[in-house]
Amino acid sequence: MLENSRYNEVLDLKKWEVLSATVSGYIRSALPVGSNAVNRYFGLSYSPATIRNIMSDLEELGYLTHPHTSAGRVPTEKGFRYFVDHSDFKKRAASSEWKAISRVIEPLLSGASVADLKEVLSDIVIQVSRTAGYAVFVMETRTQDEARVVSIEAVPISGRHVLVIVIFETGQLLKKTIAYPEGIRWGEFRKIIGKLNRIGRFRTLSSIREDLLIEMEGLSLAYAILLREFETLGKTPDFKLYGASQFAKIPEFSKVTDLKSVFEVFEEQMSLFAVLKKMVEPRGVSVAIGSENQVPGLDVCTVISIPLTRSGAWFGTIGVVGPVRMEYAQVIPLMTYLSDRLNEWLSGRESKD
Amino acid sequence: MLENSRYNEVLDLKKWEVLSATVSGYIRSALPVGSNAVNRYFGLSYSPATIRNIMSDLEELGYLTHPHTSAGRVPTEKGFRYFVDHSDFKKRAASSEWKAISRVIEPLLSGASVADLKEVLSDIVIQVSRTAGYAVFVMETRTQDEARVVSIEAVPISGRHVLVIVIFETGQLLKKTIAYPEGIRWGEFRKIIGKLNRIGRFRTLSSIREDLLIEMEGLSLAYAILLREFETLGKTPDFKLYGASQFAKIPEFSKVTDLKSVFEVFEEQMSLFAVLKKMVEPRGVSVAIGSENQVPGLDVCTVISIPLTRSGAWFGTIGVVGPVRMEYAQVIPLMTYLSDRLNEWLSGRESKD
DNA sequence: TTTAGCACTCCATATTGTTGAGTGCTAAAT
DNA sequence: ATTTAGCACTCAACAATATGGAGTGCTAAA
Repeated sequence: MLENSRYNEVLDLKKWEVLSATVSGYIRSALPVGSNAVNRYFGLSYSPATIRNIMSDLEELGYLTHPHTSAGRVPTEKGFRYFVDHSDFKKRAASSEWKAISRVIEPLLSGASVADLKEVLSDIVIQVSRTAGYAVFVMETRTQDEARVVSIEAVPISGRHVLVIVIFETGQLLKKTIAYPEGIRWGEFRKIIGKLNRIGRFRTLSSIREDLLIEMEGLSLAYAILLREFETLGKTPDFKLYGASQFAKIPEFSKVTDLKSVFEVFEEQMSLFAVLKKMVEPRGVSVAIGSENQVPGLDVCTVISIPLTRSGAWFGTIGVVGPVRMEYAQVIPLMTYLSDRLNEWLSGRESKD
Repeated sequence: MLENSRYNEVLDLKKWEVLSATVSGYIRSALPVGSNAVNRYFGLSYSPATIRNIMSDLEELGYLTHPHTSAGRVPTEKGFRYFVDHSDFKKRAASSEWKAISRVIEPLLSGASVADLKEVLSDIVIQVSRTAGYAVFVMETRTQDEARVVSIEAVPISGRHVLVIVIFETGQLLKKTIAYPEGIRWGEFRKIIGKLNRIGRFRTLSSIREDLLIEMEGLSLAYAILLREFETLGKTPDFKLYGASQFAKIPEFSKVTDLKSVFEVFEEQMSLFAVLKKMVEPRGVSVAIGSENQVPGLDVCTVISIPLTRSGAWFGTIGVVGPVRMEYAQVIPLMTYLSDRLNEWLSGRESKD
C-alpha cells in the first residue's frame, strides 16, 4: 500500500474486491462496467445480483457513479484514489513486462556523464513515453544553487553587453548576457570576475551569493549589477512534453476539443510549474488524479510524477500524463524504478565507471 | 507574384477570378464552394450558370474537385499552388491587421543580444503562433561553423571525462563531454586546449579544424580524440513546436486520428530535418503545400517556412504549420516581414543600440 | 457566349423503431 | 441475515427510413 491514504474510511473485503474489479475493468475497456462483467471476468464468487447490491453501496459511498439508469458503473475520482492507495503495485513490479524499461533505460544511464543531463533526460523521457504509452513531460529548473562552481567566465560581446558563464562541477552551464551601464569599464568588470573566481571555486552559487553580500560591500555599481543578475540566474524552468500523439489512442480524448484544453495547459507552462513544485514533498512517486491536479484544464488527466533531486534539493520533475483511467499498475512501478535509478545516478554513485 | 511559378500554364482572367474566389471561399469556410457563393460573395459579374461552366473547365484542368455530384467545388493542391503563386500578397501586407505582429516582435528583438538567440526565437515563435493562429516550429542546428570563436575552455569532470566549452563571439556556447583514454593526462589535455586557444581566437570553427589538420600533425592520441569530437560538435538539431493546441480549431483535424499522424511527424524530428534543409534554396519564404512536403504524414498540411541564416549560412528554420486550407494571405506577409526583420537582426545591424 | 429554367443527385439532418445490456426491486432460497 | 433468481423497466446505441435543400449538368432561349 502507498503511504498516503487520504480517506480514513476502510472498505470491507467484499466492497474492495468489487471496487477493484470495477476500476480494473474500466481501465481496460473505458466503458461502464456492469455487474455481469465483474462476476465473469474477475471470477468473483458472488452472483451478479449481489454485486449489484454492493455496487449500489459503493455508489452511495461515492466511489462509483452511474452515467444513466441502465448503464454499468464508472469509478469516481474517489474510487480511483482508493484503488491507487490500496493496491499493492509492488507485487506486479516483478513482471517481465515492465522490466523492458530497464533494458531501455540502463544503456542511457550507464555510460553517461551528469554533464549531459539534459540529453539524458530527453532520451529517458522519450523511452518512458513509448513504453508507458502516455505523454511524458520533463521539467527542469535551471537553479543550480546546490551544485559547486568550477569556474566563472566573462566574455564581452558588444559595447554594452557581457556574457557571463558559470561552469559547474557537474558539467552544467549557466549563461547570462548582462548589460552594464556606460560608467563601468571592461577592465573593472574583469577584476570582479577574477575575484569571484578566487572566492567561488568549488563552492555553491548560493553560498557565493551570501559571501558577496558581506565581503564585497561598496565595491562599485558594477558589482551591484552583477549581484542582481546572479539573483535571477537561470531560474527559468525548461519544459518539454513528449509523446503528445499518444493522446490520440485514448478514448477520453476522442473529441478534439477535449485534447485542446490539455495541450493548452502544457503551452501555459508557468501554471504547471507552481503545481509541480508543490508536489515534491512525498519523496518518490506522486499520483495526482483528475482535479487533484490544481491546474484548471488538467482535471481530466492523471499525472504520475517523480522529483529530480541533487543533494536533496529539487530541481525538476518527470511526469506521465494520461487519462484518469490510467494503467496505474503499469506506470506506478515503472516510475518507482525510474525514480530510484535516476536519483542514484544523479547522486553520482556511478561516476567511477 | 512569387518567384516560383511551377506551372507554365496560365489561366485567363475569368478562370483566375473564379479560381481565386473558390480558393478564398474555401479557406474561409472549409466547405465546398458552390457557384452561387462565388457569384454572391465575391461580386463576380458572371451568373452562377457561367461560373458553373468555368468551374467545370477548372476541374478538367485539375485545379478543382468535386466531393460528390451535388456538392460545390474544393481546390486541389494544384489549385492552391496556382493561387499562392499568382496572388499578390504584398498588397494586403499593409493592412493594420498584420502590423500587430511587428508591435509584438519589435520589443523582443530591439533590446536583445544575439547571445540570447534561443530565448528570443522561443518568444518570437510563441507570438507568431498566437498571431497566425497556427502551430509554429523552430528548428536550429547547433552547427556554429561560421561564428567566430572567442575562447575554448576545458574543465575536468570525473576521472575520465573532460567538459569542453567553446564560446562564440555571438555569445552562443557549445559544450561536449569528452571521454579520454587512460593513457592521456589532464596536463596534456590542458596544453592542447591552450594551443587551441592561441590558434583559434576570433576564427571560425571550420577554419580552426583545417589548421588543426595541418599544424598539429602527430601531436598525440589526445589530439586525435579531440579532433574527432570537434567534427560532430553540436550537430544535433534543436527542435521545438509551439501552439499545437491551435490544431484543435481546424476542421480538417476534427478527427483525432488525423491529428495523431501530424503530431507523430513532429515527434520524429529527424525526417523533418532532412526536408527542411532542402527547402532553404529559395531565400525568403517557402510554401510547401500538402504532398509537396516530402514527409509522409505531413501531406495534409501546408508548411510556410523561412530560413535562419548567419553570414549567408543556414542554421535553422522557422515554420508555420497548418492545413492546406491555410490563410495564405495572412501568413505569407507575416513570414516575409519576420524573415526580413530576423535576418537583419542576426546580421548584427543592431548591435550598436 | 452568356444566362434562365428545370430535372436530378446526394449529403445532412431529423424521425422513428428495435435491440440489448444493465439496473432495481421483490420474493424465494440458503 | 445474506445471497440469489426472476422480472419489469430504462435508456443509449444502432439501423432504417423520410425530408429538405444546396448544388450540379443539361438544354434551350437571350
